[in-house]
Amino acid sequence: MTNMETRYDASSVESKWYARWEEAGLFQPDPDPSKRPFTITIPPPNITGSLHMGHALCYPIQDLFGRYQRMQGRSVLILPGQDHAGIATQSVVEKNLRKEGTSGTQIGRDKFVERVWEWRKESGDTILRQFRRLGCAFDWSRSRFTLDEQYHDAVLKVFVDWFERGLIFRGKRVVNWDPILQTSVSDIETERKTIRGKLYYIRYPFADGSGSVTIATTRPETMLADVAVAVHPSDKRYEGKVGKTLVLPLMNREIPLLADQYPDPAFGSGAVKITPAHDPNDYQVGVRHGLPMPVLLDQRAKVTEEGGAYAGLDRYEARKRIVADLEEQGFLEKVEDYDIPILISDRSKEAIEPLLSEQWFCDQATLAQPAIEVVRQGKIKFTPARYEKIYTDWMENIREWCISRQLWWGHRIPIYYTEDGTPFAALNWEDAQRKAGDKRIVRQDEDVLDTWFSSGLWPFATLGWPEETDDLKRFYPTDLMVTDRNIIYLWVARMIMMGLDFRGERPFEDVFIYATVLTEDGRRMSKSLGTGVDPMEVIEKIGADALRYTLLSQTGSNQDIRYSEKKTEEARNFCNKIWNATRFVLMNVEEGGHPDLGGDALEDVDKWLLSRLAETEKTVREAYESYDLQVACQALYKFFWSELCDWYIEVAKPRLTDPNRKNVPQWVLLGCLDTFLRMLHPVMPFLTEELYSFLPIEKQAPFLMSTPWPKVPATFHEPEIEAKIERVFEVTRALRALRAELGITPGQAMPEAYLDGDLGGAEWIVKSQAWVSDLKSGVPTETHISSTVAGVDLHVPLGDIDKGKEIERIDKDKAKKADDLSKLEARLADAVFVERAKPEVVERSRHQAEELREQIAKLEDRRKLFE
RNA sequence: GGGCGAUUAGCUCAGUUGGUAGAGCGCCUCGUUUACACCGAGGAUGUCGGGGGUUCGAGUCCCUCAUCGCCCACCA
Repeated sequence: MTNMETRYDASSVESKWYARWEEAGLFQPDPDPSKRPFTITIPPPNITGSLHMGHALCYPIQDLFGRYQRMQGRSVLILPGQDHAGIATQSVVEKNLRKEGTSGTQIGRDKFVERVWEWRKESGDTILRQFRRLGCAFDWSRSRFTLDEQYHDAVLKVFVDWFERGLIFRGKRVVNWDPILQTSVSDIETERKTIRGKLYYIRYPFADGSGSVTIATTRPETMLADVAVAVHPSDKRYEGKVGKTLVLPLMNREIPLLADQYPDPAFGSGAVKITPAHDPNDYQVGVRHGLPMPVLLDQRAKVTEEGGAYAGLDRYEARKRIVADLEEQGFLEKVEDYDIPILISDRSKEAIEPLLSEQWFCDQATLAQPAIEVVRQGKIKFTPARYEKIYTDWMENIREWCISRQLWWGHRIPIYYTEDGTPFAALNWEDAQRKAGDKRIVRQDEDVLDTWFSSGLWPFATLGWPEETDDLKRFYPTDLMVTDRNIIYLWVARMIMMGLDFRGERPFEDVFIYATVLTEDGRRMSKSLGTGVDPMEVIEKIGADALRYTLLSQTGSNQDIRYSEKKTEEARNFCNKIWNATRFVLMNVEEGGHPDLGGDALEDVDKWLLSRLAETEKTVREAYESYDLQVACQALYKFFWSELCDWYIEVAKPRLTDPNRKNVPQWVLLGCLDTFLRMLHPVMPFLTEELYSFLPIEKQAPFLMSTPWPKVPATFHEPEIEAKIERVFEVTRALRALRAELGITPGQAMPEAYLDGDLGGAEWIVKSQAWVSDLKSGVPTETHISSTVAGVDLHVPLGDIDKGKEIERIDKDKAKKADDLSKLEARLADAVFVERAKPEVVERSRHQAEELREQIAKLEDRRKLFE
């Protein structure tokens, strides 16, 4: 295998393995019934385009856990799929149609839906291809789409069931209306923003001519639909005036001045205009007082007939005209600058128009109770744990969920109406007719369901529900849900409520919330801002493994991670290092040979590496189990680069050329490499699989992917030997430093050096690693420079040396040590410390102080040599 | 207005149960002894955001302030 390139070329390696794994059927769960299943249903990506950097983190995380659990002997199912994403998809297709000079309304509902299905085909394929590039071992044979026929059955069943239990009902409410997409959206699909605006003070005169009341509003245009003015009953300013009639300016309509708890006397004039159809608070006032509720704005936020002379104008245009007219007619008292809080629709980024309309709602309060309990009892655990509180806080204050959307793309609401408008929820028209009895069903509701209504069924609808399939029995409840914090309410909460309600069991055991991927300077990655980085381009450059490592190695409990090209280079370098170290090992093992330990004994340095391997395995395994990928990656990196490459391989080199000594290091290297590749496999599936296939080891499995997690014998753990070898390395480093000081270049051997102390027979390591031709013991008689480390003195006889510089070095060293010593002595002199600190801490401090005193004394002696 | 998170070396971040601060990158000096220059050896760099408290001892626990970020919230 010595014909390996000196550089790792990810693209040639990565392209071949995915297909091989798939052909070998490794993406399907092991049918062996004795194997405990491990299930993830992936968050189905929207079919709106291609994957972004967040996806390049989210899905590899799931792939990682799947690969890890497979190695742990579980029967792993990672079920992929896609979400029809009602609003998002419909707006993308709308946009495409507009480019063609047509629109949804022009081509009609059926044609439009046909177009969306076409779009789904191409966009869906793109995403599936990208998952493969990322190395995700998902079971494509079980892939689901939220509009599949069977999935639709699940949606119908849930809807009808909830309707009949009274959990779904129709209601007239002021909802968040998106005037661009022309549909209602739920509260959590909006975001709050403050914009610079104006506060208008308008005078409403009394009908009897006895003065006026001034109201303040940020939305003067809605006054056209005012039905009252309200003041707080305790407000002295309006004592005796409540109940009188006002004349609405511009409209010359008479409206009452009434008292209600809602107005805050401290704000403005204390009087509030009431527009029930366009403000949730005003609506409540309207209900309390039985007021009429004229709708002033239509679905595109244009003024309706209710607006009289202003009918047909856009809401902002109407505002301008009305303000001008009010001013002209003397009703406008003043205008102030004001920061207005407004709602923005997540999808269209347009200002939401609160609009009174009839919608379908779901009462989540009763469903929420068991969903709160299951988390409180720890049956569903959030990682990081703080999200549990975020979840329960929201659940405890849960509100009605508006589930109807005025769209065409989605699950059409299975409500059928009779001639007199009575609604029946049914699986289909016939079923509805049966339920309606004598009355004739004449139409189905035009609206579709909120996308999250169907997404909420994901963990069990994907497994075949409502049929009691084998998959459902075997794989539900699932084990892990990996998602980002933005959809805890939208999605995670719904899955828990729906899973509990329809399956009587939690949908998953663990929820892992991963970090948001930001740009290098901490900004949100966004296509429209041009700050996004395309993961596929990064893969082209450095490979999927390196991209995975870049993101996964930053995944711990942190909320945000910053993506930067620098970090991808680090990951790429790591891949290259692994490639080359493996190449080195293979060059040192005979072709086709399986190194056999025979009767050869391990040196301490061999035991040291095996002990480090044991420690690393434990760390990595525990980190994978606790979702701390940062720790796992760090441990793998450190073991491989610092310990295996920087030390062990270098130390092993002389033995590898010695036919009588090479067996041991060969055996150790191959064994460690095998174990290391397995541990790293969940992070870097391609590179590890490729290198594993080169290893000349016995009983080699056809795929690394299907090998078990490595068992490192407990006897490998040898702390004393670790300490001993690390001391040897420390001495080596000190001698190298002396080399550098003497100006001996790394390419030259150091002629001689003295080591005064005991390294337990490991002196040969110092000799070879500091490259000393002659390493003697004891102290030289001629002038020398020295260094004390780890209880050992090192001396190097001098050639020519700058004495002043050496004195300087000694003084600097001494000053540092004296400083440390004085701190320690101060502490030890403190009776309270000696009395109260733990005995081992006191003992250690004494020991350290003693060592420092010795070292300082030695430095003083050495200084004399140069005076 | 409430809640959460962050603030540690020039940059990006680690720091387990409190015991005198670490990594990678970058920087400086050397450099090819069996892999790797996407490399190796050596080196420099920190009043751990400010202030107070608990403690023999605080980056680590408590209080407070500041800055940044995120989430939640019906003030016209």
